[in-house]
Amino acid sequence: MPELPEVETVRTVLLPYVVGQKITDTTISLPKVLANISSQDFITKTKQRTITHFTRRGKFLTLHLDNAAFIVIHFRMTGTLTIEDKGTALDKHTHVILTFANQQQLRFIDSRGFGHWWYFEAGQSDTSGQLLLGPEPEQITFAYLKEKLTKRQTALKTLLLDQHIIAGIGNIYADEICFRTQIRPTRRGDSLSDTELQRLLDTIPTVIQEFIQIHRVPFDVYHQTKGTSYQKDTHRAVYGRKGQPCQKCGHPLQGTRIGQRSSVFCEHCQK
DNA sequence: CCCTGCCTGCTG
DNA sequence: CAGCAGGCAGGG
Repeated sequence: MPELPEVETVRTVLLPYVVGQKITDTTISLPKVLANISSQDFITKTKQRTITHFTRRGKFLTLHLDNAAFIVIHFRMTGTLTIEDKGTALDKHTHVILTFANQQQLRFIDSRGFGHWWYFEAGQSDTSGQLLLGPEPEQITFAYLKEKLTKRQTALKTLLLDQHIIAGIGNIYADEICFRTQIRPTRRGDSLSDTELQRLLDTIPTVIQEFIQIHRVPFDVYHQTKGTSYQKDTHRAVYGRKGQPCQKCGHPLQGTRIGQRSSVFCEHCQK
């Protein structure tokens, strides 16, 4: 569910409440969330550790601890993080709780339970998958896009969703990027012209940065909506607007499926 | 490459 | 009530 802009929102909003906090107690109520460690080991190893940094790579978040161990978090479809005072009612599907010395808690809530947490000791190799990610959207170059996209017969949308090519793009922003560049999401990578590649190069970081700004909210708004204020996003041009008029030409937006994912585009504007 | 499974909750 | 959901790993 959350893509790069939403994950970045979680990070920036919660950063001041997380960095510098010492973990005094850890609770795990859904052990399968922990991908590479038992609940008991995780509880033991996190106790008395202080969080020194909170970083993002693609859709992954990392809590860095003061002994150089680190915790990697991925939200998948429905995961989110909240900060709550200890003792306040738990939301349904609260699976992990880190209690801090200041009596606040970092809580992981995930209704579908697809999200994962990994724990790695200092120097241990990170097997979460984030080492295999492609560059962040703002790091891509024309040469890189040409190399990665134009050798492939696969649909552009599927390539945009491939985290090994570019990190952080999901189903919404893949559609938004295709609309903004006026390219059909079904177009094969090897059919893309240099002009279209240049449009993708310009548009991909722009769209991602735009939505990071759009989703940035004060802590109290984030808190009230459990970190899901972005769900009522009215700034999207195509995603979730099947059948509605295209903002450019008024033609009803077309819905289809590409690589098992729902997709929306304008058959008039996108070539 | 395509397909399934993982889950719960919301919408039509 | 079926169908679908913003993600990804694993298997064929």
